[in-house]
Amino acid sequence: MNEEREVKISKATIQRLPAYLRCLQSFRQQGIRTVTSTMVAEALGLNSIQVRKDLALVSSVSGRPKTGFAIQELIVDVRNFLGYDRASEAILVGAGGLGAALIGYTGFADYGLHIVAAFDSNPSLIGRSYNGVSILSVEEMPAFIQENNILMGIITVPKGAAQSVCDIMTDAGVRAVWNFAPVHLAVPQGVALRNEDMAASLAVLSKDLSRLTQD
Amino acid sequence: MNEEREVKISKATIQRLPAYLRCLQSFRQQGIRTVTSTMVAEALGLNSIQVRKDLALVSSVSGRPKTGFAIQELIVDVRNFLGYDRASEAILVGAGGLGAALIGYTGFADYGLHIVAAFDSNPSLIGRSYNGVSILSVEEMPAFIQENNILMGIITVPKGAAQSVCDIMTDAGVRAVWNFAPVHLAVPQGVALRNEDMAASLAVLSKDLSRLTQD
DNA sequence: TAGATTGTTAATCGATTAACAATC
DNA sequence: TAGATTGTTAATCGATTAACAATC
Repeated sequence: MNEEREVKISKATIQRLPAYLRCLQSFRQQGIRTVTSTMVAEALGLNSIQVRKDLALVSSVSGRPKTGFAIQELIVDVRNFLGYDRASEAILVGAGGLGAALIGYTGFADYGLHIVAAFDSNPSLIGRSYNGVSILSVEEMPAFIQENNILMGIITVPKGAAQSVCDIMTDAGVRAVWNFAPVHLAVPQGVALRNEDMAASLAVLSKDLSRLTQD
Repeated sequence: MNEEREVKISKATIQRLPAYLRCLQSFRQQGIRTVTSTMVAEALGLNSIQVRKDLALVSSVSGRPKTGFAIQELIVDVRNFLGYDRASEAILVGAGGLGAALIGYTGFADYGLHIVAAFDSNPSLIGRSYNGVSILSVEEMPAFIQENNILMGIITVPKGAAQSVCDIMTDAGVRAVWNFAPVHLAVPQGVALRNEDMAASLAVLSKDLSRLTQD
């Protein structure tokens, strides 16, 4: 158990937590009140010891031997750890296909992520709005970031433009960059970066597939 | 070096290869003819020993001490390893925002991935076509998979529908499922699965951000 | 030649899995 | 009580990093 202490929790564990949360919420919806590591592990196809250790890191109370965790309490703890109730504002740059899809995705609100504005350089997109999010000119981006204290930027521009958009963002004060363009971005020290590399995902899936079909 | 031998290459290495390839291609475009592990490592912010080991696994020839690898040859080897020149056909289910964006993304062709048909249950989408890919009724999906020997399915439906779509796909013969819906899917033995879990990515980025801003 | 880079073997690091006493 | 599950400590596993002789 932890008491708001920032014990170091591995990246691997952090990545699993959203899946645990979805699992817990689905159990709760089924009317289940109490949950064990084994139940979660089985639902997700994971090792139960791993789940047990992960949950111990984020739960505010010890699980009870034999019965496990009070599901509602655990949900609160995981959500709290992930910061889903502390809204964070992000901007998105590149309102093309993928950008528009992300703006339109209502699920981000569940994760405490609010896209408050989008930017594009295409005049025919500027002025439109998707899902209540208006598309502004990229030229307005630095001022917007500064005025609204935006800490996170989502990049969905073509690869050629990604690094320069990234530079402008981070210069203006963005401290976390979520990059969907297929390029490796360089960010200054002190800025968090996450590359959503579809090609990397696909490579792993393809290799798994060829192992399955060729052996 | 390897000679079409299926030495076991770790998932971690496979995931890095697409980034190496992009890097190599960018060097080549700059007119560079020969490349060392150090150059790639620096460009991508990785450890050079790691890059050296990774490249050794996929290169068909040994690198030459002092000069490194012939860039063109290495590109061919990496592409070959990743199967980018062996076209693989996939179908996509769920032609909403994200689905439409993926259909419209022309970059997949670079990775040897061709989305040959899309399916949806929404009558107002059926019959349309994006980017030359026509949207058919989900009911036609099993027959399409069987008739065209489709091995890969991309799921971009709302989470409630994902598992049933997945079941139908795999029953019809799909052997690799690329899931973008925010649910954990269960697939039969012998089917490869890759969950594109945006919440997991965001969780890691958010935690990195909060470490940066709160310490 | 001298020195940078290679492939490979060894050491380190971190994450996963196993073992086990405590407990509800 | 008996037995399943907990938290925690130890063992294993795999991936990353270091070390080094070979070589262009």
